[in-house]
Amino acid sequence: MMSPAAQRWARTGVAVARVTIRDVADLAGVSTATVSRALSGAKPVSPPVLEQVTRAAADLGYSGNGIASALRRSRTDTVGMVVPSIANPFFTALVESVEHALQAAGLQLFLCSSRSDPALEAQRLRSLVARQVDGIVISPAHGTASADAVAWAAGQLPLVQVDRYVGGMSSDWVGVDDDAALRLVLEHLAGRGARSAVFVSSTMTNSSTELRVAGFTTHAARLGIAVPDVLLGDYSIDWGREATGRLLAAGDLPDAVVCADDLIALGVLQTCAEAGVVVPRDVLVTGFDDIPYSALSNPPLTTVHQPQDQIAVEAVRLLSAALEDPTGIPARHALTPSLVVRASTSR
Amino acid sequence: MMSPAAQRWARTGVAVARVTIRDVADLAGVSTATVSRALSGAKPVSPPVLEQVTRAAADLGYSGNGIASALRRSRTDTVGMVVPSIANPFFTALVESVEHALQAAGLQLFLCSSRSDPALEAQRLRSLVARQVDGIVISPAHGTASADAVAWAAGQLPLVQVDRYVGGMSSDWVGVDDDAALRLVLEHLAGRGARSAVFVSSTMTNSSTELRVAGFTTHAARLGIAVPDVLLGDYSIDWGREATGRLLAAGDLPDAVVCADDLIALGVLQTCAEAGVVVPRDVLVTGFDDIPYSALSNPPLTTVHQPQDQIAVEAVRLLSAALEDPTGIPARHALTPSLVVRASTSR
DNA sequence: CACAACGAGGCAATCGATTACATGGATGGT
DNA sequence: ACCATCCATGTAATCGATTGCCTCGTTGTG
Repeated sequence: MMSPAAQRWARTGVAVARVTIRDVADLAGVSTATVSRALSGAKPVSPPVLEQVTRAAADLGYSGNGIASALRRSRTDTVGMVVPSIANPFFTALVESVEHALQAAGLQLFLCSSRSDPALEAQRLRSLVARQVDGIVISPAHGTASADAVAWAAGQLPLVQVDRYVGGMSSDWVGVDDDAALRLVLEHLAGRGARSAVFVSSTMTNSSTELRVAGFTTHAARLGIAVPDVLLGDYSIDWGREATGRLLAAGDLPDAVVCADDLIALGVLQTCAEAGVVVPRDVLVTGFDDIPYSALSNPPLTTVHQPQDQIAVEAVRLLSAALEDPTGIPARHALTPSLVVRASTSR
Repeated sequence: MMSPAAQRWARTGVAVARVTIRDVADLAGVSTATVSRALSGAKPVSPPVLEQVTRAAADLGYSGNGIASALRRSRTDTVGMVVPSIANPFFTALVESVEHALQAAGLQLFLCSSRSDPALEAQRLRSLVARQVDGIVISPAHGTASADAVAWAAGQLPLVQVDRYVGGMSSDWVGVDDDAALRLVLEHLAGRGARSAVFVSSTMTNSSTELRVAGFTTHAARLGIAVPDVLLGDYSIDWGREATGRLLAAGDLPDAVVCADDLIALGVLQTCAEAGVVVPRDVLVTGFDDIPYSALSNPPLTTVHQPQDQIAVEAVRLLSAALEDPTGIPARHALTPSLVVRASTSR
């Protein structure tokens, strides 16, 4: 049901003049300073005045002007977040965790997608800085092409990178230990008897992608696993499909296909199924991220679990610290990943 | 690579005093008014002055103060969007489409999640209004509990509802024709020989949910399909699993399980697979939304495709219109859905 | 040549809230 | 009873950009 007040609004259509602190002050018979203090609680006001003001504000439906407030306080209580894609479940999960963590700190989240385009990303960053967000959480689109814009933004306000980071600058970063993750994957595959493996990843354009390729190569070498090929495309289901098509066309499959993220792996699984290649009998497949859908694929996917809640909490902690003391020393936190073994590599 | 300027920033650490229009004016030897006009292009300035100002702004790394600008112009060029969940791929797809459509109009998106909680949703709406966004796009959490807050917000600024709408108020709305969608589903199932079907949905708390249940019931009746049960929970994979568990425990399965969204359907499919129930041989299953993962499940899911791009474009069009002329008459656009037939109801 | 018309650019008010400082009344200590 | 505190409240400056209005110089026209 709707309250009478709401009904009035609904009928009125779009607003009359917006109600300001001045109006509340006049109605309550006090100064704007007192209204401000009464509503924000910054300084104590006498009970009767508080009552007056609260009532007046409620009567007028006063909701304040955050813009004016932000201008004066030079604080927006908002942090901006820039991710390469909001369609990728890993990032949406991360966004959700970050939003949750921010809420506890009384901060709002302003979300932007860079669509993996450094130019668009730079524009988003400029826009966030112009909007005076208090800080920025970013997962950069590109390891080098994003560097200028990220470094510039980091010079304007507190900034923490998550998951990936750009080269050539120092700022806070929180992510996962990619080398350790690939070690887990390859040791598991070796244990399942794999003697050869290809890696399907994205064109090497950012830190985590590079570290995953590097980790794959070194641990494969260490374990005596042959690496017939490394295929680079982008982080998408479609690329997983295409890469699999190429492998099938090329002739005999490796013992394992290691994917740099779950979307790619889901594409791989789908194309294998279509081609009559049985996973894990004919080939082992692994992913990375542990998105919710990786448990639902056919077969369910063995993957590296990213502790995004921890990443988010830690990122917000670092950001809050930087808000308090902007001169602190940048920290880099590589969290420990874990392996989730499912049917795509067992049975 | 990083430019020298960016490197300076990166080394400097967090900003010195922020550079204002005053600094630019002083360096360029003109007034702030001229700087404003030169940079915004609001009024023409002479070529030499323009040159001076542009150079000064660049030298200082001036990026403006969007807050101050917003206060003066009472326009933020930002629209807020509130969705029940950013983990649900349907909403993320919608968000992405809306962001895309807004970009064309030169607007930024401020995204909030209500976590399907009307109280949190009301808080988000207050916050958006306080932040003076130019307009709001919302998919309300609840059909009645959200009504007050949505109506209030609609009274403050242009607002368009998407996908779902709250009862008792008139505002712009864009969504899909739920009745037509359920007609498609049930006629398809009837064609596949189904004589009984249960509906697995969310507790009836918003327009589209209600319309889907209603559509299911009427079309089932019309087609002579028995309805042994309607199970209500929430829009999640887990609820799909639990509902299936109940159906299995209750004894014999209906010919078809119709789900109110794809997440539920994915949960249903998973539990069926675990229980050795073969889809579509033993039971037909359908979803709603056509999220990307519905094509990857085991078996791939027959579902109703929502034209979210169209929904987004239309929503932004309505919003822009309301921005121009806030007194316009609310419009409701029910777009036509289509059925995507996959293996969960065929072979 | 005189005056109108115009264009560039400066001055200062303005948006709405916050807050340093000032004021005045009440309280308390000696 | 007097003076020092203290507390609630008001006054007005302030945040940074935009913009109405005015000035001044230039060009065009009768």
